Amino acid sequence: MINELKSVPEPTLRRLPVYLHYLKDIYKAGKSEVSTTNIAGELKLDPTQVRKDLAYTGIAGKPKVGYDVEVLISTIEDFLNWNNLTDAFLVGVGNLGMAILGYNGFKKYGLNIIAAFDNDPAKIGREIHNVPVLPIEKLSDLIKRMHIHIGILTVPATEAQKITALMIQGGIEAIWNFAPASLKVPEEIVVENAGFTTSLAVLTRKLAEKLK
Amino acid sequence: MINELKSVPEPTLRRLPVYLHYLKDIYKAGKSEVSTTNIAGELKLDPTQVRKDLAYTGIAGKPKVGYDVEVLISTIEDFLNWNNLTDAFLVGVGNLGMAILGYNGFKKYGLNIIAAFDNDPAKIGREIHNVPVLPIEKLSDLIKRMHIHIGILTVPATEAQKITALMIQGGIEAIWNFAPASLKVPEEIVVENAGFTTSLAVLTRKLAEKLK
DNA sequence: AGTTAATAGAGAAAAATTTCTCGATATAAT
DNA sequence: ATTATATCGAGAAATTTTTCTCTATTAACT
Ligand SMILES: NC(=O)c1ccc[n+]([C@@H]2O[C@H](COP(=O)([O-])OP(=O)(O)OC[C@H]3O[C@@H](n4cnc5c(N)ncnc54)[C@H](O)[C@@H]3O)[C@@H](O)[C@H]2O)c1
Ligand SMILES: NC(=O)c1ccc[n+]([C@@H]2O[C@H](COP(=O)([O-])OP(=O)(O)OC[C@H]3O[C@@H](n4cnc5c(N)ncnc54)[C@H](O)[C@@H]3O)[C@@H](O)[C@H]2O)c1
Repeated sequence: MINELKSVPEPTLRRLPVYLHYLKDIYKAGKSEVSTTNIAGELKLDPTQVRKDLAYTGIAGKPKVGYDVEVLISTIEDFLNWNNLTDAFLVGVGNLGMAILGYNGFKKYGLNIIAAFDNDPAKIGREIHNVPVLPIEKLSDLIKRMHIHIGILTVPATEAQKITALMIQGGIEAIWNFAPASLKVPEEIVVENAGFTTSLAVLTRKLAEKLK
Repeated sequence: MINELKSVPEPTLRRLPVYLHYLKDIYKAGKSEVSTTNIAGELKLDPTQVRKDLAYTGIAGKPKVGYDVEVLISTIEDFLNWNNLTDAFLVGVGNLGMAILGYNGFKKYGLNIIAAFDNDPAKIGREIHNVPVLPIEKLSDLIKRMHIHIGILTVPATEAQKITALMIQGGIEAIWNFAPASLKVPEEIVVENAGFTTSLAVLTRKLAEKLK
């Protein structure tokens, strides 16, 4: 049990990146210390909740001052494993896949997309923002040979399960799924649905409630 | 109280679109009735939870059989207001903005993007997938004149607050924010963070826990 | 040095959410 | 008709998450 990571409530996990963005902002603005009263006030949360959330990362604060912003940032990043680059493959170089490849920001979140895959001959062989597009047939084998842990899924929903199977066949550990589909995977595979539609549901329902 | 919409737990709201995708799949496959035992089994949830979630939409099921798939689909869609098209503006025609404009799917979710805005002269005046790109200076005024309720934010995080202010000035009701930034808005404005990073945090942490 | 103010952190309480239990009911089989 | 079975729906119980309360600690002020 000594080396086992405490399991964290998902709501906490959802809030940590929010704190991180705020912390980086104030760090850039020159603040070196911050209290939970402070964070909570800005983000409209309860200070105790922020303290409980931060406690999961193991950081210690000082009464009367709060936390060292720089230390807090790197503690959260460590906690999320965003300080270690993890190699990832992306499958489906369409509208969304290209946008993700074109986004430089993921390295800041520990994600290093080293290859993309597609079944469209017009796309195979090209490079999108320095990432080579390879034929889908090579996916399983390359996951295995390169020990890739994370697969990003940006194919149409109808193809999602098929590609998932290929990823699992290659030994993938985690799938970041952007397709509006519920993937069937064995127990031990981590799946996170990026869920545009989930987010949109919250928006549209709240708007409907608001407009009575 | 008679016309007031019940406020729904957010976890429920998050699961409803998941049910919807599954329901559409089995409907296409020819199934006309489905039980919560069934749904829960496929999606690895608790049947009671599925029943409680569905109860929020007001639908009634039949003992021994379950629910009528077609009715259930449209009941959930009504509940989320996805059967009524709502006009929306998008701001920030970059990698992600273009991908969203290129995605035909949002109409299925009640979202009708009728114009996009940018401050890059190279983009202004163009049409991306039949959506005109207009100068950012016109944003506030057009929101007001066209009574736009939903704004989609896909500008860099550094610009997010500025554009938010413009939207609010125009009288926007809800903002779907894709930038990694916490927007400051008045109480009554609905903000939903699409949160790539939030989703990624859940993924990377679970993976870290798994790999010990 | 003593006093005051702000805040961390721990534990208790409250609220929200999930899971369990059970009776009622519709369907199918005998 | 009777019986067996699957499932809904309501309420209770358990669990998880959030909020409250209090004490100890640190820093600034007098
Ligand atoms: N574009 C968006 O803004 C957006 C928003 C929400 C959700 N999504 C979801 O993301 C996914 C991709 O959307 P998109 O707009 O990029 O679609 P797209 O059609 O532009 O891209 C899909 C890509 O996948 C490739 N592909 C298809 N079948 C394949 C297979 N069997 N093997 C390998 N490659 C295959 C296609 O060649 C294409 O390049 C879809 O599931 C969509 O629902 C997209
Ligand atoms: N591309 C992705 O996959 C991705 C993933 C996660 C998050 N995001 C976030 O989405 C946002 C957009 O990302 P992107 O990759 O599309 O960036 P991008 O730089 O490609 O696009 C930004 C667009 O916004 C426009 N813009 C900038 N300032 C503006 C202003 N003041 N008024 C009007 N328009 C303005 C730019 O001209 C550009 O067209 C960013 O906040 C990014 O962090 C993107």
